[in-house]
Amino acid sequence: MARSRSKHPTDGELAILKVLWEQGPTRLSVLCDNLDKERGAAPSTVATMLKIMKEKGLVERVSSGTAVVWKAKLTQEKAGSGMLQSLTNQLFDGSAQKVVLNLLEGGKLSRKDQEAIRKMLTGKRLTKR
Amino acid sequence: MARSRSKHPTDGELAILKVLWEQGPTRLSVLCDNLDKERGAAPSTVATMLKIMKEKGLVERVSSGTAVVWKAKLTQEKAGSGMLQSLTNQLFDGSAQKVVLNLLEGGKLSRKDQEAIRKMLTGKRLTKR
DNA sequence: GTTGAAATTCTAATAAGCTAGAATTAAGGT
DNA sequence: ACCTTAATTCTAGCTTATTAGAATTTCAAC
Repeated sequence: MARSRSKHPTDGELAILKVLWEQGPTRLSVLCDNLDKERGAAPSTVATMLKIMKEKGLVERVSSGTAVVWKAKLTQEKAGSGMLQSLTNQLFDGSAQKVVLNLLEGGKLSRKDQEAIRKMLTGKRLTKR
Repeated sequence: MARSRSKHPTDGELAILKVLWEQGPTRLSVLCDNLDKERGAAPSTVATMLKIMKEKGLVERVSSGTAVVWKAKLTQEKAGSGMLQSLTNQLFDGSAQKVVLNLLEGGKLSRKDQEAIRKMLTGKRLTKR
């Protein structure tokens, strides 16, 4: 038994999805041009990845009138929450609170962030309950 | 060019690290026994992984008096913050605030969590500034 | 000193992920 | 019809990640 396909998008797949999220439905050539400079991949490389991603249901091939464009099926939100959930379970005992604590202690939350979060929490309470 | 080694622990490596974090320095046999039932791996499998993980600096082989034990070198905290940071950059535009928002909107933060976070934020403010 | 269990190394197979050249197809312009 | 350009398929290589049987080593126990 070897390993099976990852449940989440891989780094390469994320690079492609990121462009599609930013640019919306995109032709292959544009997609290639907009990939990270680091990860400047050949068109055939990107095409191969798209084929696999289509199999996985991550993207869609759409005939937009004359041209063909590629479209993200997985939304950024879903990808984010899925991977965040996974990470929470794997490294934070499933506790989202621990995640926040880690961010706070790691200095990742600026004072402004903290203020905004406090507001979000407070707002939620007032309206929801 | 093919891909290079992941900067972060893989799933399999995390499974091993998890046991080491919970149990502390552990002999191979104990490690094998304590791996997820799902991921019940043969001793030679685990040994091979440990060898690679040692190369990566994730674990350490320590002669504890008579027996040999394996020890995590990467702490759970560091692994957590590293992967969280990475995820934040990749999917939340580097904004930790967006991460918290995602958790909140996804209903991952219970009322108790929210209360605790509010306290943390408030406490921080009072002491720190 | 032989035995036996645990640990480790050796070896090797398999799939995923990444990469892309070459060949082929599709579409539009001249 | 012919040519150019973009898109796609075919094919193939290479590394990582995962898996583990077999052989070997180590070491305590008897």
